[in-house]
Amino acid sequence: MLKFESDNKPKDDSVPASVPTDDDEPVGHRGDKRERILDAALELFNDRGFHGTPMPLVAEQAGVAAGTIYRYFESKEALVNALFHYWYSVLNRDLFDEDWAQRPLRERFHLHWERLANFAFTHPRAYAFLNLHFHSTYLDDESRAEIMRHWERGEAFFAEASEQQVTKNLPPEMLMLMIDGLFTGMFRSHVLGMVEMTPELIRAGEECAWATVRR
Amino acid sequence: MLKFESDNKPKDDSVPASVPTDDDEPVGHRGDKRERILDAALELFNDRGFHGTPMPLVAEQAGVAAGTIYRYFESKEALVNALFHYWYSVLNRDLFDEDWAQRPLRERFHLHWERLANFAFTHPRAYAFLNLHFHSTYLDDESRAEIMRHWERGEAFFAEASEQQVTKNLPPEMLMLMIDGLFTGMFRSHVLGMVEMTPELIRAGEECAWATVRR
DNA sequence: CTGGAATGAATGAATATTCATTCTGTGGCG
DNA sequence: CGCCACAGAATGAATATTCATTCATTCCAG
Repeated sequence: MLKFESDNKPKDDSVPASVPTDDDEPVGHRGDKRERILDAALELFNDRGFHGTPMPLVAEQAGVAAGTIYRYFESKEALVNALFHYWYSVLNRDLFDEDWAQRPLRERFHLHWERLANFAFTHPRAYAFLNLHFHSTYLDDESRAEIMRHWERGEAFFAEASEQQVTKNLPPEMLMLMIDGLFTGMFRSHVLGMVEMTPELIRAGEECAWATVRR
Repeated sequence: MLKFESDNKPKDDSVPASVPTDDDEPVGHRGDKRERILDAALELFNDRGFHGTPMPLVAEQAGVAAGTIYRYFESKEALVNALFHYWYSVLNRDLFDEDWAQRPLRERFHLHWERLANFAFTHPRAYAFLNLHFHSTYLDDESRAEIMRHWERGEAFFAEASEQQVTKNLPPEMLMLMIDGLFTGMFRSHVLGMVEMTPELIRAGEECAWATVRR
């Protein structure tokens, strides 16, 4: 029986080696330093917040000299945004594809729940990071665009469901955010070590979520 | 028809004038400076985070000199904690009383939802603040104790409901956090300006929430 | 007058960022 | 094979800010 770990064993939220150095970064390097920096930042920003983590600490955790970070990222802000934008785009890619868009409503809901769970529980720190920082003032346009992409799909789904009277007669945005919060609650019960998450529980969570919105 | 404001008109999250200066603060003062400082901090910490807000800015927003803050609070940390502990204790007082504890389960759920909504929508910044900061490293024992008080009641409720087979057969902690997230989602839909919250919608939210957990 | 309250410039500790220097690996050449 | 430039990568001490906190001074109510 597959189950996810809830303790502090290494979680796989590391940036896959294949991440294209986003664009104009130094070209000739073959090392994994960029990834190690992103990784360290992910963990530290989660634990201590953006303004609460000094760059030298990120450097130390990444096993890199302070100055090195600036070979890969313009600034501290560029670093959070690279992190945010990268993980959010992964999430969006994971959640939505052409196939998904043309399934029936209930199946879309199911698929979305499953995929979201898959993302959140295999990249717990990344998911926590996105949740914690989506409201921050230092996000740039690219990051915000990624949030928009996500929300537009969610709203469209619930608008459609509302029209077809599949879901309760409530503002779609409210339904969307309630489901999002519901999921985050489930996620938290796992991350806080209160519940050992299993595929069965995730499935049960989906039943709860559907009961929340169905007419 | 009562409705809550979602725009930027002044919200009433100010600390009531009667707040007893928590304990050992300077005694003889009659001014409202302490409250103005707490107020300014509440808003700024919400918008820019704890480490993201300089004390001089808090002072400016409070209409007070920088040094004055230190007549009322030992340090910046003491300030967040005063804020956190104060509002959390108000929340706890609002939610739970002797009467509440001996109502039937479903009624307790209803009352809790209503009271929580009342707190959150009359003190939106305070509620957002508590949500945003409950996980922070700089909370002191007193603040954490307030969190515990809250969670113990929640867990007890869902444990009892689970025993009596009123709710789904799932870990009580998971149910509790899902409901909490659900509420937060509803709250957010209002705060983000997507939904104009009304007592009817709040009631509808409760139905959703109950559908989530009932067997 | 006087003592507590308030002020805000000054202090010192952090912290983001820079940059002169060192390292490393690659390829040409004797 | 060994040696030698050389370029890009990495370093980390130094710099320039920013910021929490202090405290000598001023204000003001009684």
